[in-house]
Amino acid sequence: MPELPEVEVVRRGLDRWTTGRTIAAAEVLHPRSVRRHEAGPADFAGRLAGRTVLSPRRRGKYMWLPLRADAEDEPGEALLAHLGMSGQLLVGKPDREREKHLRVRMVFDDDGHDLRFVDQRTFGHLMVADLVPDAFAAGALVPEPIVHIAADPLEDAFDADAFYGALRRRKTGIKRALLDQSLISGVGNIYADEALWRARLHWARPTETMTRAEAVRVLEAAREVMGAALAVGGTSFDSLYVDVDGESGYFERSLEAYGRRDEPCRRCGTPIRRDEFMNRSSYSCPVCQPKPRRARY
DNA sequence: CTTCGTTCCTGTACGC
DNA sequence: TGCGTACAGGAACGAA
Repeated sequence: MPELPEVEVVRRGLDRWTTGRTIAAAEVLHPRSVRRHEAGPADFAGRLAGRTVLSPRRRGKYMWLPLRADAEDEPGEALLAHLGMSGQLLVGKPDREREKHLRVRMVFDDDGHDLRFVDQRTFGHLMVADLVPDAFAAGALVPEPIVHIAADPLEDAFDADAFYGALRRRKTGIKRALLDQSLISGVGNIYADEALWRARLHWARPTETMTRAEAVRVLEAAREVMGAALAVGGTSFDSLYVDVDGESGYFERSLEAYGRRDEPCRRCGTPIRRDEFMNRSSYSCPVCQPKPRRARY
């Protein structure tokens, strides 16, 4: 499942393969993949044809390819992408076989490698969006549909004090807060569990009573674990998350909590527990991460 | 306003 | 072998 490190791996791959190239045509094979492009698939394709893509940007789990403006005074646009659960952006020879779940295909005017959006579960999406001023980084631009997405902890624009203040005002549990992309972006179920294990915090720890030291601990843990994952190409549980050339990442072997039900905690040996949480799974160590007396879900 | 449950989707694993 | 069911879960949306 692509979270911040996996999306960053893909962003870097795109930077290498598509930056500066001009899209000749885009073909939408499944309308659901462009459902957030409200003007429809034909408009989506029309807005991309003839446009040159610039160096890709990322915030949290979203990435976007700015499109070179036709004229100086035109509002900027970008091709915005979210991989959802199973989305892949793949680069390869245009004449290779079509993937079973190929949803959108873009070819370039140099007849070189094409760009394909492949997505089994169709939770991901692509759209062309206007760029607007960023609420977090002065002078920067972000696609309008993601102005509500907070800076991620690997950005300079991330404000740890503001994050701590928001935690204290919230009446919820720390994991729910970590997964709330309007508070901190880029963290999904896997890295939330890993960060909480490293910070020795239970997922239901109420945020309104958290100390600054605890907040700093979980933030540092999130940065460390996502940085380490990025360094080895991300986490690939199955073939659903891959780089732009189809390669898997190697971080799965380094996971300490996620997916390790009944396996010994690598700090204390206690079997890792699995709890139901938000209709999904939460993994933690019963000893290192004791459940708080007043838990919040 | 905040908080939280529901919903979308398809392939895999597993019990009977 | 085949069928039904649980599970994987990001984030928009709507209800309370």
